[in-house]
Amino acid sequence: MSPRRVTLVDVAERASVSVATVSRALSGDPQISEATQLRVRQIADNLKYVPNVAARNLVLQSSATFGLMTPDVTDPIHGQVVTGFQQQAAKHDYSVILSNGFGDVDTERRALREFAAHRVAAVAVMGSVLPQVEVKRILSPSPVLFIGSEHVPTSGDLDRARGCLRPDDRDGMKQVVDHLIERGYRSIAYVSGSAGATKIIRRDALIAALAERNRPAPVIHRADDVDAEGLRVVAASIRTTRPDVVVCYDDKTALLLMDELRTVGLKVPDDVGVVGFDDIPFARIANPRLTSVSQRADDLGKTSVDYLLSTVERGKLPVSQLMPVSLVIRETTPGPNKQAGKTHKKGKHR
Amino acid sequence: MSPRRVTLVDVAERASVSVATVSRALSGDPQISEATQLRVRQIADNLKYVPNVAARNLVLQSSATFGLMTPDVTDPIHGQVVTGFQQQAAKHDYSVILSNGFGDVDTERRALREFAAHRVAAVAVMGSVLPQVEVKRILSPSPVLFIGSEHVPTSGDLDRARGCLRPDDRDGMKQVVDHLIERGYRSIAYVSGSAGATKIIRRDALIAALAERNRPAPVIHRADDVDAEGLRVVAASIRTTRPDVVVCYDDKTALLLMDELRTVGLKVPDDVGVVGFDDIPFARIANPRLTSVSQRADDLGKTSVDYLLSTVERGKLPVSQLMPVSLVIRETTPGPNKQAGKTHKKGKHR
DNA sequence: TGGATTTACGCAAACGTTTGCGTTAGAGTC
DNA sequence: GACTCTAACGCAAACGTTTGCGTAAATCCA
Repeated sequence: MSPRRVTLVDVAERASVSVATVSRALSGDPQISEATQLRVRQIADNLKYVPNVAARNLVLQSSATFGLMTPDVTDPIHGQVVTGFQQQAAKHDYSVILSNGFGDVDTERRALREFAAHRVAAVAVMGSVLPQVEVKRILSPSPVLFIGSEHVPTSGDLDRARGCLRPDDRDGMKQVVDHLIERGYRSIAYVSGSAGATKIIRRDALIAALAERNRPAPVIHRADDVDAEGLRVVAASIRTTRPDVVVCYDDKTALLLMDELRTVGLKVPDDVGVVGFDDIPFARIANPRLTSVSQRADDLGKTSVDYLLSTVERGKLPVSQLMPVSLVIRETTPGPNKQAGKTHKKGKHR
Repeated sequence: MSPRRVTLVDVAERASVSVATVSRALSGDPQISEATQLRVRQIADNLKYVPNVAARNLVLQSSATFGLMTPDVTDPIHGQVVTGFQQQAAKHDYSVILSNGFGDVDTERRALREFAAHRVAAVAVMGSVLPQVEVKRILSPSPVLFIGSEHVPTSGDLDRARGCLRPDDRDGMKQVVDHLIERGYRSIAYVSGSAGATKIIRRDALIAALAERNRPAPVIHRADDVDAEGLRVVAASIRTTRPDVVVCYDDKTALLLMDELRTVGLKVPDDVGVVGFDDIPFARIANPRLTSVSQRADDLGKTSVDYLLSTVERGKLPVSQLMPVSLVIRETTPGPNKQAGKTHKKGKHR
């Protein structure tokens, strides 16, 4: 099956030079004459020579590869981060090896150990359920960057210092409450998601933002298992408590919730407003279109690579960074009690 | 920064044995006594030894790694495939290195070359815009599996033989037309997507299925740039031609189209029915919920690695395989002319 | 007890690169 | 023409594993 791969010595023989010369020629070393460089390149191309990264990494003691661990690429927001990450990495001739943690401790540990075995230059982890210290210990001495703010912080301000890149959730929530207040919403509910620390961070951000504006605290709904029963009971609960608007910890939750609200007979936005977080692609084509805070996830991925790059070069981690977010207002938050005169085709009773 | 990683010789010294013994002990070689195995493992753990895959791959001449190239993980359907692929690979202690092609020829070539450089055991590519022969040439002698049927076939029945795994689009379309006929739909339109060969395959499948039932051919709409203008003009065109139902080459297109139909004032499903393809997660929570043919994308990913596994073991590629699909009927295809008495709350005029 | 067999381990080669240093040949200087 | 200098290239070590083969000690059988 395999006719043996062609190596440097094959090229060397064919070109009647040493392997050292071939290696240097292919890497554009100026101490090799232009003429031989061209000739060697020619022959290498003809022979379809492909360098063996294993051998290279072995001698170089490093691997021009980044590790990226996400909870689940199926989630569009993670997919976007991955995409941005890969594109930027490729631009700098880095490979990326991707792993999903699935919110499972053992799976994550395995993934991280694999990164270590691959001697990756650096790794970015988002939404880990492992303590930061353990992640760092497994990966040591490779530098780690925590992105997306979903990691569980071991000490309060560890993420404040270095090695963290996350959207400015606090500012996002401020924009949300300002918008809601402006539109006249009063009673506000919050529904959190299943895994990660984001739900905590964003919940606290919402509470803080409301307090700052002297508004009452939101009613907190927990949906531990987002996909199945969780949101159904949340929807039922909302039908009885009837808040003006419910803000969700992310778009996926918001969309799922809207579906459940629909089945329990609640109309969005007439009966209750909804706001999401992340602005995934489907948010803008949902029906009604979902207002959400946009975090440019692909930018997050791209910036992560820049961060890692400067880390492996300079040797020390840059300070942590907050990514700007912006609220995009759509159809799910027109203001409360807009039953009358909204849609022309609809003749409402009461 | 780096205190030198611990290697086999470190463990060997500490345990007062040879590196060979350590290597064998860690791999559970029975020719090493139980006692030493335990002792070596202990010491390796204490020293936090992590094997260097580069060195291992170099001597083993292979890499317990699969390559997986997708057009874009942002697309949920691809994300699912990736997820299934990774899970199954991990189950067999294989790593996977992932690359996005983005429908760009050069990007794809780069990605494939990288796979070759990594000496991956095998690779699965989905939705490539490169001819199959070129893909195989770049990757040779590593075996290649084309999945998802989106590759451009160079000769008609190349994919019929070996190295191809795809959903049974033809059967899916049959189920679609049977369902549409049963529900009384008559005039049928088809809107194709932007890249890949799927749009062709599925379009032909639809035409064939209709012909088989002695129905007139569908009106074909092309939407070359799905995200932007394309679907807007398709929607406009649909408003004038007024087909009973429009089947889309995938869910993303369908959802996007529904949004555009909404902006041009067409009601789904009252004015026009819609059916999608792939059954992505958002299909079932769209408003109205989208009927679609489900292809168990995660299964596709899982089956792919089974396929690759048997390939690297047996040495020869198994025959191509068609994945079963099934139509899931939701709210977008209740049948034509159902304006009256559909939703209880809606008092329609006319 | 002598020889054969087994058990448990060590030696060293090999995998394909990269790179510091040594070497050769030609050009330049006086 | 002897010298230095530089340009262009080759030698060989090193990276960390795996594994075929060799070997010593222990065990076995008669």
